Amino acid sequence: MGIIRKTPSIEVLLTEFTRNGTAISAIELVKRLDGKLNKTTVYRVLDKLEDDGILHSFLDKKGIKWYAKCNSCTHDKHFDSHPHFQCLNCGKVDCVTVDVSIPKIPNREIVISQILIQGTCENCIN
Amino acid sequence: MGIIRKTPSIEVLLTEFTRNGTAISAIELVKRLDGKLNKTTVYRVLDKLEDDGILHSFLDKKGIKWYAKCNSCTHDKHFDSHPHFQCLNCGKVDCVTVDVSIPKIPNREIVISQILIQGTCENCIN
DNA sequence: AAATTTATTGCAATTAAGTTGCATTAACAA
DNA sequence: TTGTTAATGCAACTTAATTGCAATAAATTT
Ligand SMILES: [Mn+2]
Ligand SMILES: [Mn+2]
Ligand SMILES: [Zn+2]
Ligand SMILES: [Zn+2]
Repeated sequence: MGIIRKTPSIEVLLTEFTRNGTAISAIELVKRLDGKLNKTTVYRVLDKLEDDGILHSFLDKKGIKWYAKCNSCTHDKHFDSHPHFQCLNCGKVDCVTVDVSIPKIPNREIVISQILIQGTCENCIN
Repeated sequence: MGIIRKTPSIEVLLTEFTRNGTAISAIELVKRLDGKLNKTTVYRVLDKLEDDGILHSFLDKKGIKWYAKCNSCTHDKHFDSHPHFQCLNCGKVDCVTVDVSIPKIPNREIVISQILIQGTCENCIN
């Protein structure tokens, strides 16, 4: 079940994502909004925004949950299946638009695949 | 630091991996060896076996840690970078030998990439 | 505008995978 | 056989995330 009522919490969280385009981890948002929004609220609103196709989520190498804006998803058509890039130096994570083709595997039906690329980001490369 | 002394714990854990070729999650091993090996021991031995290039690890979609036998890794040359396939029906996870090429990303240096493919496995496809 | 409904929130407690500290045990070299 | 210290078991801890529940507040109805 997604969002039904427009509340300040939703506004506050969405603002964080429009500020800049990079992904933000759930814990980071909890810290960043401490005193403003309760931890539970943060997790619950993020979950609903994902349900509605406004955000998409993924786990980084440590199993930490990250969220980022969807491009053109809806509740029915939730299709943000692209790689994510995490900088090993500064920790920044963002969505990558490159297309990675997963070859067919014999006797297996592929439904979805997630790709986490790690390396040095554009700010840390020099 | 890897394994220094040959102990029954190491033997017991390695046996689980030689039984069949699929990956096994750490929690599954803790459960499976309950009463035989302590939880902490399981985690610690797995960690050491990975250090030595005997096992490699990765996280599934829920952030759960899985381990599988390495093919030809050593302590120095630890290079098991291949996709993993998790069945959405039965939960089984195994290593996949297909080669997925990650295209270069502008201004970013790729160090490593991990690919988790999800779908229906060869046992569950019918 | 007031009353009603119920989605949303905050708070405290809980869960669960994984880790740490420390005393005890045992591999193995001397 | 003895001494060194790696490995183990146990309890306590850590931490991201979840749950139950009472209080609050959107939004719909009267
Ligand atoms: Mn993304
Ligand atoms: Mn593997
Ligand atoms: Zn960076
Ligand atoms: Zn299966």
